[in-house]
This record gives sequence, C-alpha cells and structure tokens, in this order.
Amino acid sequence: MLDIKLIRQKPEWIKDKLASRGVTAAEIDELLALDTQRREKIVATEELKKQRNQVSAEIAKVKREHGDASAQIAAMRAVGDQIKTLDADLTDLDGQVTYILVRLPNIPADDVPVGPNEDYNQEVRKWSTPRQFEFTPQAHWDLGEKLGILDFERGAKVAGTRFVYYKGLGAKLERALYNFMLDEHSKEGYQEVIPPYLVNNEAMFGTSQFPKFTEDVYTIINEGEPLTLIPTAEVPLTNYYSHEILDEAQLPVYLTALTPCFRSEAGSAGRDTRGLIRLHQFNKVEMVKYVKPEDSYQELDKLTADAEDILRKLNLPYRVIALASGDASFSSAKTYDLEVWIPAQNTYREISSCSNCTDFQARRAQIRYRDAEGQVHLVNTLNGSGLAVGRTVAAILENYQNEDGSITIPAALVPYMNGVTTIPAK
RNA sequence: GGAGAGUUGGCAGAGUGGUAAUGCACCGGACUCGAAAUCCGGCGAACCGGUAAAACGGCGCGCAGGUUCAAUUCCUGUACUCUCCUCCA
Repeated sequence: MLDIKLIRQKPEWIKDKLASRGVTAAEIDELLALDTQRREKIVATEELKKQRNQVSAEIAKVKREHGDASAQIAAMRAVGDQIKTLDADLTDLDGQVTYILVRLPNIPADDVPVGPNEDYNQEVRKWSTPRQFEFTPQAHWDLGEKLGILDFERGAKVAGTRFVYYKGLGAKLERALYNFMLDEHSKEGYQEVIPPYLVNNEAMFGTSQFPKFTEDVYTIINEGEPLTLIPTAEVPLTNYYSHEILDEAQLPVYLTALTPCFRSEAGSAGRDTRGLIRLHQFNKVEMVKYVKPEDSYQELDKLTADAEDILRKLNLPYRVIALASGDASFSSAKTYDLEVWIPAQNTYREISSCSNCTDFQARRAQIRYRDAEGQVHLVNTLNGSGLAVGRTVAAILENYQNEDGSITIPAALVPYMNGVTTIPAK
C-alpha cells in the first residue's frame, strides 16, 4: 500500500511512475478527490466531537452538583445525531479511498527498466555457459519417467493435472536439495523456520496477494472461516511481525523456510503443461528480510547473491534479469529474476525472484521499528526464492544428464544424497 | 469439544456510566567533587486530522457492533491467552 500523503504531495510523479504498471491518471485523480472529501468530513466531525466533549464535561459538572442539565443534554442529542450521520459518511468515504489505495501497486525504483511487460526486462549478468551436448538432451519429464523417479500419470490420477509423485532417488534428490539450500542460507545468517501453510485473509492482505489476486490461490472454508493455502512462504514469513513494533537493534531480521506452495495457475492453461515447471503444488525455499529503509537496496543485492550462490554451488548456468516496471509483482519496487538454463527447451527459465518491497507490505501489515530516538518507522521487507526446488530438480536432471539417460549428482549434493553420485539408467 | 478466568501506557497494576490512579522505568532540575539515595517537576502506546513548523483537536482501556447527552465501565458478538476437564498425531 502506498502512503496517501505521498500521493497528495506528488500526484503527477505518482501518475508517471505507475503508468507502466497499468494505473491510469484518472484513478489517482479519483482517489485524491475522495481523499479531499474525506478530510473535509473529518474536520467537520471532529469539530462536533470537540463540542460534545466540552459540553459533556459541563453536564458532568452540573450533575455532580445535582443541577439541571436538560438543556445541554437536549442540545447534545442533536449534536450526537449529526456526528452519527457524518461518521457514517466518513466510513463510506474511507471505504472508497481504501478500495482504490489497496489496489495500487508499489512504485518502481528509479533504476527499474520502464515498460509494460517482459519485453522490457533487462539482462544484468550471466553466469557460466550452457553445456554443449554431444547428444540430444532429453526433457526432464522424459528422463524422470524413464528413471522411475517422477510419476506424472499417477499424480494426475490421484489429484489432477499439474500434480506429480516423486519416487526413490527423485524424492531423495528433492530432499537433498532443500536441505542443502536451508543449510547454505543458515550459514548466511537466515533463521530457519517452519511456518503455517494455511493463512488467514489478513495475512494474504498484508503481503498484498489479496484483494487483487484471489483467483490465483486455493482457499478453503473451515466453519465459515476462510484459510488460504500459501502460494509462497513469503506470506507467513513476512506476516510473522505484522502489527508489531520492533526495536531498531533487532534489524535486520533474516528468515528462511522450506514450504510447499499452492497455486491454482488460473490463466496459465496450455503453458508448461508437462514436467515440473508449473505445478499446483511445489516446494520452495524462501528467504525473507526485514531491514531498515536505508539498507534495503543493498540488502536486495545480498539476497540475490544468496540465491545465486545456490546455483553456483550446483554449477547450473543462469542469468540475472532486472524486471521491467510492468512485469514485476504488485508489491515490488525492484525485482531481479534468476533464470536457470534448461537445455531441452534451449532457454533460461525463472527459478528465483528476489524483490525489494520497500515499505509497501510493511504499511499493509503494520510492521514497524522504533529508532534510538523513540521514533516509529515502517520497516522495509524483501523476499526471494532460494530456490524453487522442483525447478531446480528439473534443471539438474537436464543439465546433468548423460547419454544413457542416467544423471550425475552435482558434487555439492553428494553428501546430502548419502554418497550417491549417480541416478542410474534403467 | 466442555467449564472458568483474563486482555488497560515499556513493565506492573487500580478503576467500573461523567471522561484512564499509583508504582517501576524514562526525561529534566535540585542536592553532590561526581554517583547513589532523596526531593521537585515532567513525559504515557500507536494512529488520524490540523499547521510552514507549532499550537490545537480527534481517536484511544483485545477487536467489532449496540444502548446513552456521555461507555474502560452496561448489552451483543467475536479473537486471542491462561487454568481445569475431555479428546487426539
């Protein structure tokens, strides 16, 4: 959520900044008009409330002295009615202001490429070079099925399309990967947590999946109370400190968690229908940071480096993309995507997204800190995948495949695989 | 699932229709070479409006409604915490 005061002060700047994110100038103008009305009502109602407070004090005094206050009481009855009417108007205007405000995306940082979609993304750097195969590399789903470590058919039978079973060394590879990732992040100072996988609407609002993106998630109703299966651990990790005021000395806070992620993938029909790239349920190791505002961009670089480090240690070629303003997520001011090389598709595919959400989520979720002078400020929040585990399995299967269909286990993972160095061909 | 108790400033903790005591902590001053102790004074969450900045005002006793001229106090609903019972991986 943006600061309404900032929108009041710099409306033209806001319009310009949000134009490439699909926000029209008319929306901002409407918001400001409603905000002006709202503040006029506030002044009017507070004036009456002041009057009521003063007269009520008089009434109290008269009553204490056993006098007659019926004239004042009658007057205040009328004032009370006026207040009631004004407050009702105010509630209505508040609702209208909030409706628009919570649907405005974050302001892109100054160095973010401006553009409406992914065509305007910029490659920042590339690491390593894709391997040259002396044979035609197979897709990971073919490898996985042949090796008996992935079973998409039974996933579909039992749950539906976009579900999978991992088996045997496939399941162990997934487990090895996330243990490896969590260990690496722990070394960098992230505290490992196991959060709830179901969250309430307030949490979904705090990280701004709600109210705009209700279609993308699975929500279950339990005795009338909705709970949503987390689409990412960002939700429970970032809401961990919601409605709290931290001490400045506590910052920065680094958290990491492995969780399953659940996404309805509404609107992605026909895309990545095979394999591990786009499933309704997948594991992801997430990193979340709470930092002071002045540190947030430096922390974003570190966060991105921490995600990259996993790919480097697995020796998987990747590139770093700076997302264009129109391609970044709703709450992000600046996002780097990491894309890993997928040989069978002859392209790079997203495996991590690292974002600085500045104070956007902190304002929604009311996450603040108190500085040495006792002043209260919003924290900045960041999140990044480190990494999407299923996609990492896909990348390993494809990049580490041998001509006979066997898979060499990356050296860094061998200790996590109990010494297994190869997934043998069948 | 059942029963009871609780939720008030950084902490502790009173109040119970007339508009939030008190203690500790914190800040300033006195005393002192300095400190402690003592004394005097002050500050009280967070938020909103207002202002050039102030002043000032509103709100504020878990949350949401209601009754009332007036609600921390009464009524209704609800969340969470604790204790006991019940059940359970």
